[in-house]
Amino acid sequence: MRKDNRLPRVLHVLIHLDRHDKLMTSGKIAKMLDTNPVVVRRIMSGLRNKGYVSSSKGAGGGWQLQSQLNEISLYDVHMALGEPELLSLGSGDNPNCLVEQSVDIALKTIMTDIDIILKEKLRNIKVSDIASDFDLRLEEYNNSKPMT
Amino acid sequence: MRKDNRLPRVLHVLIHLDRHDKLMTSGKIAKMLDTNPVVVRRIMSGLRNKGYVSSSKGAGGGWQLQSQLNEISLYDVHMALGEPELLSLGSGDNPNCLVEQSVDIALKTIMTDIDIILKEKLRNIKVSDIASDFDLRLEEYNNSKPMT
DNA sequence: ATTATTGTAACTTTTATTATTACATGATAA
DNA sequence: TTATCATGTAATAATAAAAGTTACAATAAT
Repeated sequence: MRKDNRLPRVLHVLIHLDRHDKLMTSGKIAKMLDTNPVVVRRIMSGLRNKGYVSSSKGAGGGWQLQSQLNEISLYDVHMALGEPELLSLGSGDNPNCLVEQSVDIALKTIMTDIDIILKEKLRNIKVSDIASDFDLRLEEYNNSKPMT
Repeated sequence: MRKDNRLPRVLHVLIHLDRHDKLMTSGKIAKMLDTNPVVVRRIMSGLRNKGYVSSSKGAGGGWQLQSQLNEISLYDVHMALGEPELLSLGSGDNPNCLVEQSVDIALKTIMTDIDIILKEKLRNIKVSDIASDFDLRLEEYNNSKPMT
């Protein structure tokens, strides 16, 4: 199945808006993500609706953070993206046959459990956690290239 | 994303072969699954390679079980299908930027954990468990339609 | 006014699954 | 042995969701 890349992309943007350019146009973000400005507006619109970011039109406009990164969990971002389905295991949905019913219930039970665990994990990670990890990496990177 | 329905379909077939028709042609299975005989052969071929079922050509041919359902876990079936990806959350895979690295690692860690838990769950369910659940449902169904 | 920028609709491309068509191969039976 | 039934498989089309593109309206700054 085709993988959904909206979550990683949006996280990238949020951290970038916090650590680097406080205001970025869709075009600039698009170049960073190697995509199209319209795609950027599309995936960012859900975050704007939730108030995590704002966008302004006209010259000098663009995207800005409106929340602290430690106030936004990966679950929040996931929900802002419209809660896209992250599991690609289907279950028949064909209640004709009793065999199918048993199969579907078994698989749906697994999938529901997994979905709960996944969302728990997403809730337990704040965007700021990832940003802190980035800070560490940046420090390591700078140490590996000493100026002397 | 489009969901993968091979696992539920194959489970349906295995239980049907055990509880009902010991030998079924691809055509008959296709009607049961509301699909095409070629699709049936395709999704069943992995199970044949693992020895869980056999297929025979010619008149009177078709598919037959070669294992006990309690010897086959959902994980076994999943592997026989070629271990299709059940998670549709991507992670950038673009190691250019340090921000991206942190995002990717965070998401990949989650996905790896989830994948392990999912496979554990699949391993803990035998096809016979689902067949037993079917037996219960069948009994309930029969009780709900008394003959008197 | 002109230019920069977002908002959005419409359309195309991509990618994985599923479905279909066509035909070769093998097995049974008349 | 020939007709028929069934699988095996390659090639191709349909489908669905995400991603990409184009076009243009709306709005804000200079």
